[in-house]
Amino acid sequence: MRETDFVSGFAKGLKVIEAFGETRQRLTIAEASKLTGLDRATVRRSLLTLSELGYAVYDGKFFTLTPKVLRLGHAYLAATPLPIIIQPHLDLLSERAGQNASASVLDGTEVVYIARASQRRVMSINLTPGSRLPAFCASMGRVLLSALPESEARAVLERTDLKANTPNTKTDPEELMAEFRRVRGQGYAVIDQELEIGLCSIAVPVENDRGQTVAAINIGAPAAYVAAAEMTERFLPLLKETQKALRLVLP
Amino acid sequence: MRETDFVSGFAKGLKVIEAFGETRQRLTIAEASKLTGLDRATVRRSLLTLSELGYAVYDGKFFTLTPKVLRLGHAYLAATPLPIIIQPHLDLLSERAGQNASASVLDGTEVVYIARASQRRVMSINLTPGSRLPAFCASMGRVLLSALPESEARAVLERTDLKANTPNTKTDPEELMAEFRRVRGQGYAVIDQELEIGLCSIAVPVENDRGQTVAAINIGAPAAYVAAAEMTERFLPLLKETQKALRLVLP
DNA sequence: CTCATTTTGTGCGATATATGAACAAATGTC
DNA sequence: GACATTTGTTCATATATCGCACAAAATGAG
Repeated sequence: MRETDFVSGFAKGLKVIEAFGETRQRLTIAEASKLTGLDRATVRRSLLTLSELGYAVYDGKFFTLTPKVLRLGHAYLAATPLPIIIQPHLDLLSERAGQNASASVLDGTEVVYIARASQRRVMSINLTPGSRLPAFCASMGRVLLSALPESEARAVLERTDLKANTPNTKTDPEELMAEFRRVRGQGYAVIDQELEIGLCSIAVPVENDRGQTVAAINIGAPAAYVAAAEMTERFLPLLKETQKALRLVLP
Repeated sequence: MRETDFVSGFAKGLKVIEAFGETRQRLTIAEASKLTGLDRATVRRSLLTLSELGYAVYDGKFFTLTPKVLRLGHAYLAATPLPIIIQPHLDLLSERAGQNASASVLDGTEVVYIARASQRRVMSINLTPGSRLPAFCASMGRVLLSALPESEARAVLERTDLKANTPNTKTDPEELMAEFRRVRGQGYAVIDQELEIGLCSIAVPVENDRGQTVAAINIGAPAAYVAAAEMTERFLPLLKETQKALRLVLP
């Protein structure tokens, strides 16, 4: 791509929008400038543009994003059939399991939730479409990484900050690679409180009719309610059934 | 605002992102150009910028958004405490009602879903955070419009395309204004298949401790399962309870 | 209240972008 | 397979943006 095929004003504006997610809902020009590393004058123009378009409001001191920015993310959810096709299956799965069910795809080193059906409140984590978790220690992340060629999975791990969220978190790259091979072989991944103490989950890949993994679905349950060892017998059949139904309807 | 305080390259890029939501997941440069009304060369530069930043991928023919664009919408969801505070209450409400519960805010003439808890699949509508419905014929929309000064509510109606979704849809502005007054008086809104045949819903405002309406929550149920007349006695107490709990925790 | 510090707003030259036409490549039609 | 159409890309140049430096305003400490 040539230098002149890049619209830096657009790129800078997107960076400004993302600056809001990292901290508070209200940002001053100077704060946004610090967060993005962009010049104050540039940030100011971007924020005024957002206000002019209705994506933000300005009270003379603070800028605040409006719900209109959801249109941007929703452009993906609405344009991609995946979340829309998966949602009803997820609702049914969640109802039958009596636990929360979610679907996600891989974006770099993270899993991104694209749909969720809730039965009971999750632990401390609040997950909505668009939420992100590190892939290496999430059940759906394990499944999605297992679907990659080994070299790519290893490359993702190398780019990941492998910090332990709980004493259970596996952080050794070789141990994780071995885990990916096991997951690939058995067709599912179980996480026993590696992300958060008290939370277990089990995930399977969602494949299209050509056998390509396009997403992952999971069921999460409190460890106090379902021990990790029971996850497989209680939920794997339900997950497999959903997986099978999806294989027939996905393009 | 001065002319030079507007970054048109940024505004055009945002328009390009939104073009995806309206149609398909894959757009060619020419298609995006038609949808946005922007010059092909300009659209191409925006799309190449998106690809360079990882918000889109280009296969030489089609551009496709990646899950990374969810970060943009998520900047709002993550930065705004509202969805995060409401979600657990919604989960509980949905579980106790045995029906779907949702929360939304007003954006112009539309309600935007900011959270949802599902128990059973909805009718034909698939709603996720970021989904939009016309405010005038949705229960949460009625509640949110009722909270506005009459002149503003009327102004919104004037800007709205008041088309009937079903034979039940109220489309007369005066009838709607009268309905808003009734809703304001009784503190809740009931919709009987005005949005979709077979779907009833009831909504109440979510107020902060200063009495300002900051969102609305609702319960939707199939008309075959719960007649409109029963909605109030079955679900209003649960909604009121959630409303009361939220009033204490909202800033 | 005053001074120091921080934050916001503005003018300007250097630099980057948008535009529309022209061309090349691909696609569709008969 | 030849023609007509659509699409993608490039280019020159008029125009708009960027980031700096400075001015103005707000904030805060003493």
